[in-house]
Amino acid sequence: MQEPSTRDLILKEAKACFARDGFDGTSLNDIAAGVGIKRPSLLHYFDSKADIYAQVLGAALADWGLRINESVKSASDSWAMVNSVLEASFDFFKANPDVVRLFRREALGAQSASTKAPGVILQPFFARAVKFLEREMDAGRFRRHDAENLIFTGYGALLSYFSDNELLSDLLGSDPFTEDAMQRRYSHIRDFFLAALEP
Amino acid sequence: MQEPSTRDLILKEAKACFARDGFDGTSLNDIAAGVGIKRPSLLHYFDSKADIYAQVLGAALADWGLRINESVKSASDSWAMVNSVLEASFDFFKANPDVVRLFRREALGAQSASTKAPGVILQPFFARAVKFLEREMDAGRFRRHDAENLIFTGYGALLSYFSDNELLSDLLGSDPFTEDAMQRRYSHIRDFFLAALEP
DNA sequence: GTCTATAACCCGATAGAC
DNA sequence: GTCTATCGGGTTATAGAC
Repeated sequence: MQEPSTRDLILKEAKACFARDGFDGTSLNDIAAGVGIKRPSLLHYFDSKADIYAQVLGAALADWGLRINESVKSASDSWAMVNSVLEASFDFFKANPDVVRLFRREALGAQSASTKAPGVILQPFFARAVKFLEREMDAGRFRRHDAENLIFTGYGALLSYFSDNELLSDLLGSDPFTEDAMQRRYSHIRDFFLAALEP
Repeated sequence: MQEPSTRDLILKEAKACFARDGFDGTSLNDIAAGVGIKRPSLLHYFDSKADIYAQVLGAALADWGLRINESVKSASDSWAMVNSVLEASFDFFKANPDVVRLFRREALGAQSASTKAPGVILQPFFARAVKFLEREMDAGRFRRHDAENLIFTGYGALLSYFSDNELLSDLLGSDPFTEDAMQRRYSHIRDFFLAALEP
């Protein structure tokens, strides 16, 4: 059992803070206090607050990309592909709700100015998904839809449940993050999209 | 033609700033500069920055609520109801993208601490929609779904297109806010949800 | 590697003149 | 109703001791 390095502890605490309070809402004091060190020590490991943020966001995007590439490789046919990517994404978001909130804050407006836009990093994944869907629709295996808009709809439906959980909690009057609620959510999304794709 | 009061000009500029930069990201200087007055003059009209924010958010929610109530009243049957509420929401979000971004920032985490949670205000609308859908499903006019999750999916699909427009722009390589792109988006959402509800 | 101390800055809010 | 001036507090970042 490796004990985590101070650098890793900083990144972990920073992810939680940025997700909860946003870039402007978290101070280096907050992160340092969470790790148990003093503020100047943070800047021994990183150049600036913006640097910490860039590392956190970059690692999160890379993690998601790895999972998706794995799930794509494991799919045996067209329907398994849709199932596999949906499930891999859902499971990743469920296990990393901080990443979802972090990402959506970024999508709402660049938090740290000098960060590469996530859209640029995700563009190859998007292009590949559009290509896949259009090929399957051309072959008649999936019902015809606007492929780009179909992905946007899936994007919004998947991420919003995890990012806006306080709002959903107030609407429901109960916790949307229980194992049971999660299971119902996933079943709904899977059934909804598979039904829409049936020819 | 009434010339707008300074108070209204402040609220208008504040809405744009809060939507673009978030609560923490906008300073009273930013708002004052946009209006063309000095910072202390803002606090002649409002008690505090948090007060300005609360007024902006409250007015935005009230505007949306009015539109929805109108569209509900105008619907003649079950299918017209779904169509009417979807279209009224889409048109409102299209005309007020600032409100969408403002709202989603709030959903991501309370921006100003002492603001009433939007979920509490929206809960009656949500409860009414759940009741309507379940009645229609029980009567066999709509296909059976988990009503709560169906609304969440619609919520995410509708709002994400407007709130995350920079991300979508990078993914598409083109502007998602052109009249043509908007028309395609609305058609997709309408067809997608109507198809899902067909018995 | 971690600390103390400090520099330089911007913020929200208040007091009081006009 | 709008202004100038100011207070008190928090921010990132740096310099340098240990």
